[in-house]
Parts: sequence; structure tokens; C-alpha cells
Amino acid sequence: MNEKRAIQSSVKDESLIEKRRAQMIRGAVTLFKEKGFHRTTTREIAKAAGFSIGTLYEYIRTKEDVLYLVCDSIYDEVHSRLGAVDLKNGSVEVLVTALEHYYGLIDEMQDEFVVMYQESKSLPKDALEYVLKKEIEMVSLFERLLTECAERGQLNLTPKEIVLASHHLFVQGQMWAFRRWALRDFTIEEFISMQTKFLMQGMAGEKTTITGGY
Amino acid sequence: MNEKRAIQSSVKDESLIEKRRAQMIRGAVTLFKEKGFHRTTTREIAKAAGFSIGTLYEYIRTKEDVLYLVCDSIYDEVHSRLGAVDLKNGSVEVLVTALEHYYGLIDEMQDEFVVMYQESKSLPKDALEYVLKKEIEMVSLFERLLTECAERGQLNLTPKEIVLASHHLFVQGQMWAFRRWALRDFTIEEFISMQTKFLMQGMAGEKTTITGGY
Amino acid sequence: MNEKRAIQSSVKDESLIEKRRAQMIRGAVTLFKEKGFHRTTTREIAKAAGFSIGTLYEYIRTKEDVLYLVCDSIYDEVHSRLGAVDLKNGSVEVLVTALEHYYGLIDEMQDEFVVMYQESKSLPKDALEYVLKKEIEMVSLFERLLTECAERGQLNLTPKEIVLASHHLFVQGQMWAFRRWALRDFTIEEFISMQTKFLMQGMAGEKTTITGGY
Amino acid sequence: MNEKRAIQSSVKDESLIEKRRAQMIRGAVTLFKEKGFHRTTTREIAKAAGFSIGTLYEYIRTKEDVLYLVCDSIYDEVHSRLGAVDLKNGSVEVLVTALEHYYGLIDEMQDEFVVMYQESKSLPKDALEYVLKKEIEMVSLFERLLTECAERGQLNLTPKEIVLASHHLFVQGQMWAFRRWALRDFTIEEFISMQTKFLMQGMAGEKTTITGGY
DNA sequence: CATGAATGAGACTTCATTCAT
DNA sequence: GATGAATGAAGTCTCATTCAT
Repeated sequence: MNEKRAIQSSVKDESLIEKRRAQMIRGAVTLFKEKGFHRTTTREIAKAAGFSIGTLYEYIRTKEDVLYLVCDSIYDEVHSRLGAVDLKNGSVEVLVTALEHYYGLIDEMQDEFVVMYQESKSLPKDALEYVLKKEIEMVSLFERLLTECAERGQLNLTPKEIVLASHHLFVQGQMWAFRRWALRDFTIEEFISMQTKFLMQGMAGEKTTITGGY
Repeated sequence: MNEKRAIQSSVKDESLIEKRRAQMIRGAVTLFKEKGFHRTTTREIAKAAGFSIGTLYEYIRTKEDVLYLVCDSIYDEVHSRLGAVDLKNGSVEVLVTALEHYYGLIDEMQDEFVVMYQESKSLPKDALEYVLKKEIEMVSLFERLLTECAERGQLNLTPKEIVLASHHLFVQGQMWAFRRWALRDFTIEEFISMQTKFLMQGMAGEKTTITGGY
Repeated sequence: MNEKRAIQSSVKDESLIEKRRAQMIRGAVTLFKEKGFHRTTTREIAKAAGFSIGTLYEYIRTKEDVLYLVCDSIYDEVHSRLGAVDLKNGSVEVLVTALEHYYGLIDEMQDEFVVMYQESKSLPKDALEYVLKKEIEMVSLFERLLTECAERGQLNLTPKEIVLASHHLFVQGQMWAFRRWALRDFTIEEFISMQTKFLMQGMAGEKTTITGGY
Repeated sequence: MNEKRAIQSSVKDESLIEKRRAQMIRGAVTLFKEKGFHRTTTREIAKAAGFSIGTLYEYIRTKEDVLYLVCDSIYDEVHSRLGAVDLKNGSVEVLVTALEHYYGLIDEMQDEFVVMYQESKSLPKDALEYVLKKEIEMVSLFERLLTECAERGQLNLTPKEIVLASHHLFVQGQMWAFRRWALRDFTIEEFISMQTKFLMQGMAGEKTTITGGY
């Protein structure tokens, strides 16, 4: 279903490529997080990965390839994690589980997510498109779950509200990664439980008694 | 209350400084939005501002100063806009008005907001701190309003939930700027009304009937 | 008639461009002659020209541009020199004069000619085409002169022989530049006079008495 | 008579060395012709030769060695071809035959000749000297033939003219290789016959009736 | 003997900043 | 105050060569 954008390597041994690229990604994420993509030099990436600049370029063709590999590896992880969620029978319970998995994942891969969202604009055009497609896939996951919940009458949402709400859920996840400096007093469990409460209540849609023009 | 971080200029005439910097900011925002801070050259900024590279450096000392000026001008605008909101007597109505103003502002200054959030990490340490302080001020505004609402019993939130909720409100504003590509079908009015509904319901906090462990 | 292939410069002042490029060409020719285009670094070119590497790149965009400028300046010189030859009334005398001018020019610009012929294959495609066009123009000059001589009955050449002969004359000029190491005992005057004798006799075309299958 | 400049190889088996080097030369000539010596990488040479980069370096020590091997193989071929010409009794007929062989050889080894003359300047000093010595040998061959013809009264040339004329003959051969783009309409037979006519007439040296100061 | 992954010196080019005019 | 030519540090990427397997 997903044809990967292949990154050229002059090395033949596939398993070696995988190994070296993993080293590379690990080092790059740390550096990108710390200094940003542009302030990080390819030499630094090579060093952090544990090999020489020459070796680095045996496994990629441009610096932007490194950024792409970082983004791609995140989505691989996302997929393998969220693949577990049963999408067949969407219900509020499944949705809550999906959010737990998604927010938990972001918590574990904070640096990676921050890097991806901060720096992905530096990707070459085609790589950016690929990454955006992946992002849309993720949002769609929430969209589908919300639609099922609405159809079952568990949530009270119009189709257009579903679109917005799915982005809403998605973005709150990014918040955990991006605003850690402001949320230092929260544990991930607290965050998940409070957010889930807000979000689910927000979408439950009983006739609220709040007065206002909205 | 807030001493501005002064940017050195070798020009004396204050009104000229203001004029030139305004030209500079206008040009820079467009460029930063399009290509990002790092890919934009000082020459390009000067050209977009309508003067020479030499003149640019009469009004700033480093390229990062330009970014700082962009961020600073946004907060000036935010302040003059949200200054109107009556904070004395916080209530759900005031909160809703504040959100309207805030989201409306973001809509009008989309490019500026995107640039600020995407690129502020490139600011020098002290400038970054200044900008973060400004951001905290904004979040605090929501915090104070929410606290009052809670105290009045209009919203059902614990103190810790208030902290999270204020970020929640804040971040949803960023979403309008950052995810326009995904929200093309929405008008700002739709966005404001739907978001307000989600958010207010989310915080209304009646004992919801949804089952789940949260 | 000849639209020059313009080389971009970020400097505005045209006369300064001309001056700096002249410095650049002078330095580059020496270096290219000595070490060849590829073994010469841009830093060396800048140094030989008397300015910094940064300044070099204010006047060109790529290293290949330098090579192009060298080639182009040669043809400018060739044109201004051979422009004097009266082509209206081609005759053996005019042809001999043209050869004198041409060979004399090569003698004075030996290094430049050697560089041009040795290195022009390193030019980017469009620049190479431009240079080849210039070369064809030069050969055509001889072709026209030869044609007139043939029409006047001064030389005994078929049209096809004229084509070959014009290249023949042209190439013998290159020989003076390329084989100086072998012709150290000859003065340019000797070279011109002997070559002229060979070439003119060769084309005079009386029925020679030499036996052979040719 | 001429001790070859030996190229080191870590392989012992002489016949294998010869075989591998032949593969190498064949591949390298094509590449050098197409892209020049400097733009061709050792990896490309290895690939074109049909083995790995590691193997390439088992049979040579530096990239320049490959260029030397190319040049050397050309002279081997030249020798084996022109060795047939009977130099004992130089006469115009023998000279004409020698030219035929020489030009015919160049026709068959165009690429090799072009590469040799374009790139030989990239040879290390001692290899360049070796190649030049070979070239001088070739020119000397013409010199000896011309001398004999002059002594027999078949050609009317002073000793100094003989020197120049021998280079003249030599260079016209190069022309066939170098200017094919301009001589596309000529067959090698036409070229040989026309050139021979020009050259022989040029050297026949009847008192020509052409007026002129030469 | 053959392979190909690893290395790092060094090439080209960019661009923030300065300063004489 | 305005200009823009000059500077050189620093960045990305290539490629000849080596050496363990």
C-alpha cells in the first residue's frame, strides 16, 4: 500500500544499510532536537552516528535524506504501534484506547516528533509530500473512529465537526511533545486522562447549558 | 511592565528606525514563511524591504535580530488586540470573547504566527526567553479567566486542569495557522464556533454519561 | 550578430566587472596552463587574481564560468585582430596576410590557446557550443578566402578540398601553440614563412610529378 | 630498446595482469573519451572493466596508472603497425605508405588517440616523459623518411624544413581524430588521399609561381 | 585473488557581516 | 544615512585509496 520513497545508498548489503541508518537516525534526532536541522552539520551527524563523514554519504545522498529517514522511521513506529488498535468496530472505548496509544507513543518519541514537526518543512518537495500523506493517514484514523462513534450515536457530531475534531485530537498529541517546558508538572498519565476527559466531553455534545453565541 | 530587549541601531532618528524596521519585518515575514529563516538570506530580506544590505545592517546587528523583531511585533499586536478584553470580571462570556479575539487575530496574522512558532527556536537564548515569557503571559490570560469561571462555578475544573486547559485553548489557536492546508473547507467563523463549542463543552464538566476509565 | 552567453555577477558596476574578470582571466590562464583546469582550485584562481575567494564568486557563479571567460576573451582578441583583414577581395595575398595575423596571434596568446583547446571539453554544454560556434566562424574565414582564391584560379582546389584545407590551415596554427616543446629552435617568423610555403605550395595544385596513388 | 615504465601490481600471475589490464584499458578509454580523465571515477573504471574497485587496485597503484596504461597500449599498437613499413630505403613511395598506415591507424583508434592527447598532461612527470619520448620516436620516423627523400632529391627540403614538416605530417594525423565533428562528410580514404596530395605537393618544392613575400 | 565498506582530505560554493565611499 | 563590494569562515559533498574479510 505504501511505496516508500527509496533513499539511494552505494552500499549493497541491505542489513548493513538498515543498521547504519538506525545509528544515523538516533544521532541525528538528538542533534536536530538540540540545534535544529540547519545548525547541525553533516559532520556532526556522522560523528554522532559513530562513523566518518565519508561513511555517512555511503548511506545517503544529501543531508535532507537524513531528515527524511528520521521522519520515515517515526511513521514506521507509529504504524506498528497503532496497528494494534481494532478499527473494525469503532466505539468510544476503541477511540479512547487509540488516544492512549497515540499519546503514549508521542511521549516515548518526544524528540522524534518535535524534530519531525519543526523541521519537516526543510524536506525536499517529494519527501514533504510523502510525510504529509502519512500525517493525513493518521488523522484519517481518528476520522474513521469518530464517524463510527457518531453513527452509533455515542458522539453527537456533524460530518464537518468530525473533520475538525480529528485534527483537534491529533494536535493535542503534538502539544505533549512541543510544550513539555510548560507541562513539566504533569505525568503522561495525568495528561492522557485529563485530555481524554476534555476531548470526550467536548464531543459528547449533550445540550449544554452554557449561554453564548456559539 | 516589560522592558523590551533593545536592538542596536547605528541610526539615531527613532522614527526612521521604526519605519525601516517595519519595512524589514513585512518583507521578512513573507520570506520566512516561504523558505524558512535559514534559507532566507539577509540580502533577500534587504531587497524585500526595499533597501540595500548595507542599510539593513544600519538598523540591526545580526540576522537573528530580524527574527526577533518579527516575533516582537506579533506580541505587540496581540497585546493591543487583547488589551480590550475585560479581565476584571472573568466569566464564560468573557472567555468566549477572548477566544474570538485571539482566534480572529491568528487568522489575520497567520503568516506571522507560523513564522514565529516555526522559527523562534533560532533566536539567540535571551531573545528566545523574552518570546517565551510573552507566550506565558498569553497562556496566563486564559488561566486567569478559567480560574474565575471555575471560582464562579461556571466551569468544573481543578487547578491542575486549568493549567492544562489554558494550553489547550492556546494550542487550538495555533492549529488554525498551522493546519490551514487541512482546513481549507472551513471559514474562520465556522472554526471559531465549532472550537468554542468543543472547548466549552469539554470544560463544562457535567457528569457525563460516557463510560470509560477516564 | 553574436549574442554573448552572459555570465551572472552579483556586482552591478559593469566596468568593475570587466576589470575584475580581466584579473581573473589573467590569473586563471597561467594556472590552467600549468596544472590544467581540474587541478586548479578556485582558491588558487582567486589568489592569482589578487582577491579573496568570496570576491571571485561575486563575479562568476561556477568554476566553469572562469574557463568560459578565458575562452571568450580569446575569441574577442581573435576578432579584433583578424577583423583588420580585408575579406572583400580574397586573393592569395590576402590569405597569406590572414595566416600571418592568425599565426602571429597564436604566438602572442600561446598559453590562452593551449588552455582553450585542452580544457574546453570541461565547459558546460551550452558554453561548449558557443565556443565551437566561434571556432567554426574562424575556419569559415579561411574557407571563404580559399573559395575566392579558387574562383580566381589562383588555387586549384575542389569545394571539398577547400573544406579540408581550411581545417588544415587552422590546425597548423594550433601546432605552434601545442608543440612549442618540439619547436624550440624555430622563431615565429621562420614558422610562419615555412608553413606558408608548405601550405601554399600544397594548395597551388600544379600537376605534380610525384608518383603515387593519391 | 625502451624499458617500459613498470606499473606495480600485487598480483603475481603475469597473464592475469595482462588480461585484467586489457579489460581496464578498454573500459577506461570509453569513459575518458566521454567524460575526460578527471570526471571519470575509479569506481566507474572498475565497473566498466567488469570487476570491483578492490580488484582494480590489485592491478594498479593510482588512477594515473590507468591513464598511463592507455597511452602505453596505444604506442604498442602504433609500433606493431608501423613496424611493417620499410625504413631502410626511404623514398616518396615509402613515405606515402607510412602516412597511409599512420592515418589508417588513427582512424581505427580514434578514441584512444583523442584520450591520449587530451589527457596525457595529467600523467605524473615520469610517465609524461615516457609518453613524449614515444611521440618523439614517431616524429623521428617521419624525419628519417623525409631526410632520405631529400637526399635522393625527391623532395626539396632544408634540414630545418624537414623538422617542421615531420611535425606537420604528424599533426595532420591528430586532426583526423580531433576534428571528426567537422569532417563528418569525409571518408578516411578521401582524407588520406587529399591530405597526402596537400602534404606531398607542399614539400615537393618546385619553384612555385605564387607571388608573395614568403 | 576478489570484494566492497570505510576513510578523510579537500573541492566548490554560500552568505553573514564589515567598511570605505 | 545609504550603498554595495569585499571578505573568509564554514558547510555540503566527492572520490582516490586502503584493508579486513
